[in-house]
Amino acid sequence: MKQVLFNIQRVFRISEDEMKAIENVMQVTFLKKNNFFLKENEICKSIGFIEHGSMRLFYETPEKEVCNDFFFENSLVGSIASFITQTPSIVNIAPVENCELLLFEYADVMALIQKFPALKILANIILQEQLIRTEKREASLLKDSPEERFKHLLEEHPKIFKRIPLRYVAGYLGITPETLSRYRSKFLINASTSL
Amino acid sequence: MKQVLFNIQRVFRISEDEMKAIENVMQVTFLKKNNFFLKENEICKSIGFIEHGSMRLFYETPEKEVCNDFFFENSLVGSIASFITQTPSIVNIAPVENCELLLFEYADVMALIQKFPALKILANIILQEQLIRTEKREASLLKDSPEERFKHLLEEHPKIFKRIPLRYVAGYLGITPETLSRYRSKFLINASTSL
DNA sequence: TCCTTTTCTTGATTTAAATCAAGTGCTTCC
DNA sequence: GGAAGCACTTGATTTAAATCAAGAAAAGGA
Repeated sequence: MKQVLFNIQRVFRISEDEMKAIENVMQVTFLKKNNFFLKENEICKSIGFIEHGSMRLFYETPEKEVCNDFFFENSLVGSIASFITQTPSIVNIAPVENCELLLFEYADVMALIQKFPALKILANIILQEQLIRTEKREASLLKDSPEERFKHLLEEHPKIFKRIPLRYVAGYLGITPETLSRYRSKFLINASTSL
Repeated sequence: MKQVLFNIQRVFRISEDEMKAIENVMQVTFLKKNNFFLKENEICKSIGFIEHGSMRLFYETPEKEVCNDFFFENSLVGSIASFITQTPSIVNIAPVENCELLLFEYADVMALIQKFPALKILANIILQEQLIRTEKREASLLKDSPEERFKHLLEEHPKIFKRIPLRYVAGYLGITPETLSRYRSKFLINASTSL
């Protein structure tokens, strides 16, 4: 059984019927590094569930890329804004590691939500978490110093440092790779420690 | 006729019935400075439409307040995250100027959306704009320097500088009031110019 | 109205991060 | 296996913003 179904069942105790309905519409895909899951100006037609691998969400600017978010196995990937509204995305999403994905198309998701109240609740929870997460992130960017953001990230998501190239992490923190490198040595981060 | 109805009609050409339905559920309120529209940990039970006045959305931290957003007449005010999910808010919202508000309670909004497809579309557009706005804001905080953010704000929302105390604007930009003051003089902002 | 409080401005100094620059170590792919 | 390119580190310098501090202006209250 795919991870996504296992997780949904564990939390929501969904019925056989609901499981089948989900299984019927999901598409298993593999996405390699150097490809895109979603490009700016494209509509996010499918939301993905990552079985294995990782992705990053980023913005392109004339001078640089700004990495804004990371996605790992066992979580959803996509631009919620573009997916919900089916309008062009302002963000790019691409794999950092090779990914195994389960794709759910917009129309299928809407149909599932219509049909199964439990999945409607699930969708609402996902939306809620997304909204609250972005609220918190915005607050952190405003009230925490770069060094504090680094420390929080290290506490809360140490795996990011293990699996994501530093330049992306630096972009996520809003600092240069050099500064991130210095934080790492300052806080004794190296291969022999917990990382 | 209240501004909110005028605006909805102008854009959506809604019917008499729809207008009446909206009018029936809305509550006119006045909110003065030093009160709260929404406090942290409270559920955002009503969404407001500002007829006159302005508000700010902010976070409390042990050391300081971080102002995150502003709302002016002719726009909706509230924590979309808390309202949609009816869960406790992580933000505070309070008037900056005395406000005249039209309040719409959660259950009423849901009923209107159920009943009138045009209002369902309107609600989706509001959600979309909110999601995209926060995406853009997040990107701006990461990729633009404080000075660039100041210049963008000045171009796009000059009224903020006319009506909002600088310390709140400074918080919104992620800088100290002193630095904002210096930007203002640097860019020749004073009472005799367009401000 | 005047007095108090708050808000804003301006200057001097400090500080944190960016930038510039060089070098090291890893991949990867001919 | 060796060359080439990429990712990361480290150091020196510059730069932008914070902080500290004092004073001016504006707002609010008695």
